[in-house]
Amino acid sequence: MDTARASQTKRRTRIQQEKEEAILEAALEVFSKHGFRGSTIDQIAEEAGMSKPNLLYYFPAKEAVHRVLIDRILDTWLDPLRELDAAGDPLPEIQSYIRRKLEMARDYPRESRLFANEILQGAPRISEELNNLKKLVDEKAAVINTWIKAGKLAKVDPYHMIFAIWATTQHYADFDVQVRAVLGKERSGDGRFEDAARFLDQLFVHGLKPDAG
Amino acid sequence: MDTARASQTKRRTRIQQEKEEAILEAALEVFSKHGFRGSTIDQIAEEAGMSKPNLLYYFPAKEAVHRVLIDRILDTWLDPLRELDAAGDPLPEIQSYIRRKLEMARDYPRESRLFANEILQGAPRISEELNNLKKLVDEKAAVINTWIKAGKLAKVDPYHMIFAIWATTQHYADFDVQVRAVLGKERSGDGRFEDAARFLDQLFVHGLKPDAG
DNA sequence: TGTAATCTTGACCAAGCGGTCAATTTTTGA
DNA sequence: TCAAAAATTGACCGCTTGGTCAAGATTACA
Repeated sequence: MDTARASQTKRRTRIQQEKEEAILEAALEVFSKHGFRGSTIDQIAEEAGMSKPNLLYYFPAKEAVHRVLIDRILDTWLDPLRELDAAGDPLPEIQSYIRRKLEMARDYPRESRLFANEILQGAPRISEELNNLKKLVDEKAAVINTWIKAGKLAKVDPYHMIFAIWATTQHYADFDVQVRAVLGKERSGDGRFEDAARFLDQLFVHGLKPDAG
Repeated sequence: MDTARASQTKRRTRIQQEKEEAILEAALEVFSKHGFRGSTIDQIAEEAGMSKPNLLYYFPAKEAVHRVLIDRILDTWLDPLRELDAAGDPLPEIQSYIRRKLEMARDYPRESRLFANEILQGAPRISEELNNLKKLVDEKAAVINTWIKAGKLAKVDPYHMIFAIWATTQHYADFDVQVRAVLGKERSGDGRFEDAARFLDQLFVHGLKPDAG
């Protein structure tokens, strides 16, 4: 118990700190590319520049590495939603939420894909964490409902609205190969995120019907 | 060559026809649940009610089964987009495209997840098929652009519009566990698809800004 | 009915995998 | 400086996996 707490809250040595970080970084790279079952400890160890037994000196098992990653990711992944401010102006709040989510898809695609992989497989390793997720969404859905009641937003189901935001933004990380294949080489540069941001702004505020003026 | 063609175009025996179909159905079930690497031939054979060597009597390798599935899926998956009619009314055309895609997510979630799995892993087994995908999207993007030029649709990037439709609809199949976890048990019934349809209709036509009247 | 073609599977193999262990090297700190 | 603690790894183990093979069961058809 004592050692367990110590190793959780405070790394003991400099080497331990560095190596655990290197392993997690390598595991993120490998897991996000091949999924949990498709990744091997040897691959991760090689990516981290160490031997397999050495990796297992820091983490008791392959799954332990994965769990730490998932926990971290889910946490940072929800930060943008946490920032949704009930006191702010509804439409701008939602627009900036979308922008932040899109920036995360751009800057942390590996994290997005690792998480997507987990959900796609039925989330066998994170049924618990999904509860926290629900709690946060319930909370923010209530906020959105007050906005709607105040006539500051169209009457929509806040849950499906959040799903739509998640889906449209994470799509650019999770389905990156498809997006690039469809856009073609010329349009696969960084500009695609700005185009996406522009489109999503229009979609979520005004929809697709022609501008009435 | 001769035998190869014969087995592709016309099944030789009744048993062959039935067993190959049973294998593909079983493989769809298993692959969509565990991904390619996470699935074993034994699992698929058991699901299909036969022995592993028997399965390998009909398909030369695990990957061959997967390839046939992917080919079929990609084809039926694009049918709704093919139906997008340049001669129709823009908004209703798009609305019914969204509805059809949502119905596919509801009725064929395994197919959606299998495909998502493949793309997520970087589409190692289908770089070729992505070309056909691009061709079709280019074609339909041109149609959408004529609609925009005619003033019948807001000025948006047709590619990102199509991405948004794919993302929001397939989300209900690919991220099903997450959707159910967030909605809670009470709202995880079939009704969620009707709610989603209603929301997406509002979103894609009018956006989220309060109804002006 | 009989026999050739088709179908089926238990037993097996080699490779890959997660994880262990004992032995060695490196680092730490008095 | 030097011994204890921490870090590192080659060799290894048992299990799973994709795929083969030979031998037997079933089916098709003349």
